[in-house]
Amino acid sequence: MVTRPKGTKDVVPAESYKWQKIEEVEKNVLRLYGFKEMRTPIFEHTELFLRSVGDTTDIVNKEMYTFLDKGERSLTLKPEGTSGIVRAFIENGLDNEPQPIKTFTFTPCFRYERPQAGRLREHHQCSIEAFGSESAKMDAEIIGMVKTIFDKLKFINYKININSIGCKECRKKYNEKLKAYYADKIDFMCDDCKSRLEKNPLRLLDCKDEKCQGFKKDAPKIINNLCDDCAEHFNELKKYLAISDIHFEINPLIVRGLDYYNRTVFEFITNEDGALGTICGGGRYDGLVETLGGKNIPAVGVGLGFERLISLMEKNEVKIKDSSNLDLYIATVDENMRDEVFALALNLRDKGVSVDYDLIGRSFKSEMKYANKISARYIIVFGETEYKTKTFKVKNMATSFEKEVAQDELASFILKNK
RNA sequence: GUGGGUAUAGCGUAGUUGGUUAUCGCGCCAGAUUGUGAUUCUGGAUAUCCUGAGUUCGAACCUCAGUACUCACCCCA
Repeated sequence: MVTRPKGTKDVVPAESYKWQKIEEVEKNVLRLYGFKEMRTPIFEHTELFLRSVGDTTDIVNKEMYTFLDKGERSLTLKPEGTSGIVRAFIENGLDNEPQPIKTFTFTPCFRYERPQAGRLREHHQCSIEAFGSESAKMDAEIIGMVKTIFDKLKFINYKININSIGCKECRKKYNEKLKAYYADKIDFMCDDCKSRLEKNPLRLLDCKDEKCQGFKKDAPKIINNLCDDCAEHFNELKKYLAISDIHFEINPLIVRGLDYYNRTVFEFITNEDGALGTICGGGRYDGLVETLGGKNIPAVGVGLGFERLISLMEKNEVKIKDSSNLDLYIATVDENMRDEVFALALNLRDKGVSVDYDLIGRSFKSEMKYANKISARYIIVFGETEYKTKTFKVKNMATSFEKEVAQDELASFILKNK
């Protein structure tokens, strides 16, 4: 038997309603804020990710699914959602349209990592991006949308962490401070940190190695070293989050694993134990559009992971309502009525009722069992009597309540009682 | 990339001083005097016991190798 590739998951019919429900809630909330969907290729030129995600990041260095196609082009399966959207934004001239452009996409993401709880080689996210506004209101709205989505799903087991990592200017100065602080300590730190000090000093704060923990406490904090504009922006963000009644914690240690972020960064993290960690992470990336060849247009975005959200909801027994079940099952007692059943099913479907009937020659009794098994809401029995009287006893399978309904009224009766 | 754990039917599992028709539950199929399901009862199908090699008269069980899955680190959704 051929099995699925390592680190991938199948979604089976009995589970798919969860995905559909989450997508529906996300789309509805996004619509309220004026976001429209985009769809872009699942693979891009490798160069895109080198330039956007950054060539010092783990994602680019060791986790990308990169391959040569038959024309010798180097292509890469998307490791994250933002880069492809920004590329498409520029390529389709959206930077010449009236701003802001608010958009989202549902996309699989691919990273070659060792799978574990909440971490797959293919995972899915809703990637949300807002271009053209520098205002902290936009950042606050993005965070607020995610919170609204979680509220509507009745998912509450998370905390919101925010931070600001400043702009190019304040980060340059801050990096110098950090380097100065770590200069005499680096010999005692882990190998990763030794190379981080030169390449990407911000990530020193992200190190989980035990050796390095002690030095973090007294390290200069980026939020205390922001330039005036960035500090103001961060204050604005806090103000609008407060107005939105959103509770958050400032976590000076989050710096995010992608190089394109500046100013606002944030994470929705679970308060569960275990490694599920971040459900949702994002931030501002004001320089990325320009880096990729577009105009100097600011942007802010977020990625919201499906698999982690679903497994956390399951873990916390947050129920998602399954509304994918059948409205009506038509059982047959009279073999001569099979064609009538077929025709009635077509007729009712045409009127918007989801209908099924026997397709494999079950006995009457097992038809009943089957209708129960698939959680059909109503059942009718179609026999000679019904054929003559054009009237059916409609039985509610959950309550066992029965009601006589004329054939012409069937569809409206069932739809009305949904 | 580093370290731990596990591998028995569709799913979840029992099964050691190595000898069984390999256990049980769920699910699946059928039936309980023939037009009403979920409970109950009865019967049935389904297992290369992860793969390969070895030890042994005899291996699901012991040894070695491989593979897969899983958890944690790293990183991230």
